[in-house]
Amino acid sequence: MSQIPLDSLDRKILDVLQADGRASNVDISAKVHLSAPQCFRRVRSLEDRGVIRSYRAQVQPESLGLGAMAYVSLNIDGGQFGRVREIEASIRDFPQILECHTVSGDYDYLLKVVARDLKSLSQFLTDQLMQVPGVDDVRSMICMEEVKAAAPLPVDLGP
Amino acid sequence: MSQIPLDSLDRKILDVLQADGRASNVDISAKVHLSAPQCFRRVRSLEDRGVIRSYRAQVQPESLGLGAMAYVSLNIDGGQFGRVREIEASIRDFPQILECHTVSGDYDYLLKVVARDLKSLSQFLTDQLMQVPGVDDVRSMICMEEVKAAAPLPVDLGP
DNA sequence: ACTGAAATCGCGTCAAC
DNA sequence: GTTGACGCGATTTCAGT
Repeated sequence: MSQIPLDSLDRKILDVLQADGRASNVDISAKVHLSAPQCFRRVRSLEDRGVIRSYRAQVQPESLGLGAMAYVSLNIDGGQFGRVREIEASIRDFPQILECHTVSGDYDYLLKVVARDLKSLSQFLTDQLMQVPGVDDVRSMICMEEVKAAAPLPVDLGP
Repeated sequence: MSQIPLDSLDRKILDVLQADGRASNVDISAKVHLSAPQCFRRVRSLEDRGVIRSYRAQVQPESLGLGAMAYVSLNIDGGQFGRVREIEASIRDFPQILECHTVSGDYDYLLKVVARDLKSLSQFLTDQLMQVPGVDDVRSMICMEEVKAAAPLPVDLGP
């Protein structure tokens, strides 16, 4: 985790690599107006410092037969707070659950879930997620239209 | 968009490229037990068919000074349904908004938002998002702990 | 026709200036 | 910080099945 703040060249590099994670080093160096070895050193430094966590192919869910997506909120049964870490481990183990955060507000957790279709989504929630001891009050918000999808992080949000 | 269903080799390739978007062709071919040209042809076909949407570097938000994240729900003011597409365009234009779906349930839209800190998140919601004509009932769920982060899509969820 | 082998060409990468 | 060199990998062509 870098304490070193990122300068504008680092940010440009991140911008390029968020737009195209397979951009070649010469591509990046051209776009940020840097020599190739310079650029290479910066990219590696960004990787080493953990600024770049990983590179990932973005796969279209439908092509994998994943036609349903939902945000699911859940609470922990008040009597089961001692089991919180176990519940979280269960959540991590379900491949259908893509993301999970604890959140402020009315719910304890918010999850992003995919499934083949609405039926199998419902089955997953009922037969698997709700069966985890301590899980309570499962509510789902089915995703209908994708208005904005997985935008890259803004590299220079004004102060 | 392919009607052609993906076979198990395609799925393995997607698995590898979701885990490492910069995996070299020879790496992939070794892992899926395919000759390099074969593997290459399949990867390109997956790209051409839109199965692989893009490649992306995953950047740690904190290193960009983005210390706050929230899921934000909002409704459209009943009198302003005619402006829905304009509102959606506004949503797409905010770089702080990373994702947006229309959802079933109590809310019309669910957004994923990042900001420098809680203060600037609150400012963004109040001074920008709530100012969009037609936007109503903005509620935020601040992300606290990240229990599971951006898992790759499961390539073979049982039927 | 489809697969794998070989050949080329460009890029990533390092070392020296 | 830049230039140059080396070696590997991506990509195409071709021959064999």
